[in-house]
Amino acid sequence: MGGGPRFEPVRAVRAYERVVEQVEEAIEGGDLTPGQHLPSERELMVQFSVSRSTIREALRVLQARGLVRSRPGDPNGAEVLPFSPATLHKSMTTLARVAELSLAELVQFRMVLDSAAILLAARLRTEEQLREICEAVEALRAAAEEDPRGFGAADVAVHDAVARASGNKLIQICTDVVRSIVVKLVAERIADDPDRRALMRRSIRHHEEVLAALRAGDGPLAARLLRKAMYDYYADYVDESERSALRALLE
Amino acid sequence: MGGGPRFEPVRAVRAYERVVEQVEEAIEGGDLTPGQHLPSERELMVQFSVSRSTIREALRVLQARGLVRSRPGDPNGAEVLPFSPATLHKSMTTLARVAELSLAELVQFRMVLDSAAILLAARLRTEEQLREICEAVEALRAAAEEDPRGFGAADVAVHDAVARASGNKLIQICTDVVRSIVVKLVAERIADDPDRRALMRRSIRHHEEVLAALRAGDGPLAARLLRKAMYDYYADYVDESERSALRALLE
DNA sequence: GCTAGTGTACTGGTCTGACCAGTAGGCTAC
DNA sequence: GTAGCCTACTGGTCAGACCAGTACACTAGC
Repeated sequence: MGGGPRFEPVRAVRAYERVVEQVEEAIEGGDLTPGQHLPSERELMVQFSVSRSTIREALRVLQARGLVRSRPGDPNGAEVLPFSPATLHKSMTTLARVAELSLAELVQFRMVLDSAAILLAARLRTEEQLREICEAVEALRAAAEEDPRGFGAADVAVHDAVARASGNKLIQICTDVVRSIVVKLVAERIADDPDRRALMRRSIRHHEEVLAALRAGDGPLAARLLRKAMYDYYADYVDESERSALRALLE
Repeated sequence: MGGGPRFEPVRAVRAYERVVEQVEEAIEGGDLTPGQHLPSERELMVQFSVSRSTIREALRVLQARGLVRSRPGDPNGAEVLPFSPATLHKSMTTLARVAELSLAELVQFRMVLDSAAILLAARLRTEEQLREICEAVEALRAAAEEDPRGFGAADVAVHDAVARASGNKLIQICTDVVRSIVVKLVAERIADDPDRRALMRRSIRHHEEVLAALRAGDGPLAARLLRKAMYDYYADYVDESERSALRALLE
């Protein structure tokens, strides 16, 4: 590539960013593990030789990234947090709002990820995990009859058990995040549905069919049934013009 | 729900959080659109009746969430940014590090999402999009012969064109984010591979096969070929014990 | 002895006021 | 008309102060 040194544009790096970087490295490098505490702000300002404002701005950034949490009065400093998908959830939620993701896109994403999860679960699940899934479906059936308000939560539990059984943490987290967004979007509309009971019955039948395929080890069938079930469940809430994009996954 | 009002736990809400909330709502509600500027910090401290420290902490949080950017000396205040997947990328990267995602999980995720993208693209693509994909593959072939260092970038361009043609922004963004993480993880190992040239040739053959299936409108075939191609490309870098999880997607 | 209450020395959250380097844009001198 | 300066801002940083709250050692009462 053409001679001469290629200079990179330098951006002024602010003091609080350097603080963020150092703490971030310490956490990702394992020098600071979840549960441990940072020094107090006044101690940090000595260690970094910056003012407390700078320290505090750095802490706000770290907190926004979900790495630490500070609590007033804590004699120790800010606590290092274990990873949680909360910030991933947050950024994906604003993505959904700001980038104007349609319900159809979100549901389509769920159809892809959840069906992949069950395909994997069908092949890789342990006996223990299968048992958990069966119990979750059982609880779903019970919820439909006894406490319809708990139906949504029970449904989430089933899908989460399947996602866990897929053996892929990333799939598990992403299905969780997107699911909660979708659920939130359609929650009120479903609650108002006059045929809510019929919907629940059909949903349970679908879950049982998928479970049967899962037990039989037929991953592709389970995945196909799940996509179909999800389509049936959400199609009514999706704009007519976008429904074809969902049907493209039904083969 | 047994009688009596159900009180929700109140968490002390800090001043800067209220500022963040209000600005966030204004942005998500469309009152503030990308390109517009917030009032200056000193003006904001009057409007919110808080001190500048509080305003600044709020701005740091908003900045960490990728919603605004402030530039020293700007006579206007902080600029409202258009959405970018940067923060999603950031949180997923720390997820990969802190939650200890293995390369296998990341590749598996790519196999799922990219194959879903091409399945959708096969059915929903426009002629224009098909042309873009063909051109990207053509550029890939050229890169392999003329400028091997550009091969990686050309490969990215192909996958991105396919993701765009899927018609699902969420798929597009997620494939992009995860791809860049995977690429970074294996970059040096691939660069050191003595058989790099052979790898590129095989990769091009795979791309062409997938493209042929895409042109023929055979989405499932294209998806299957893509998963196989991706498996072949990455299998060597994945721990032996985890390879079976990847093979579970090859049916 | 042990417990219940008090004190105290911290913590984080917020405020005030100040300084600096830098930008933008009007103004002036040419 | 233009090139240069000047001023009035901006954000970044610092210093020092106060408050409400927590944790923990200490003390008074049993």
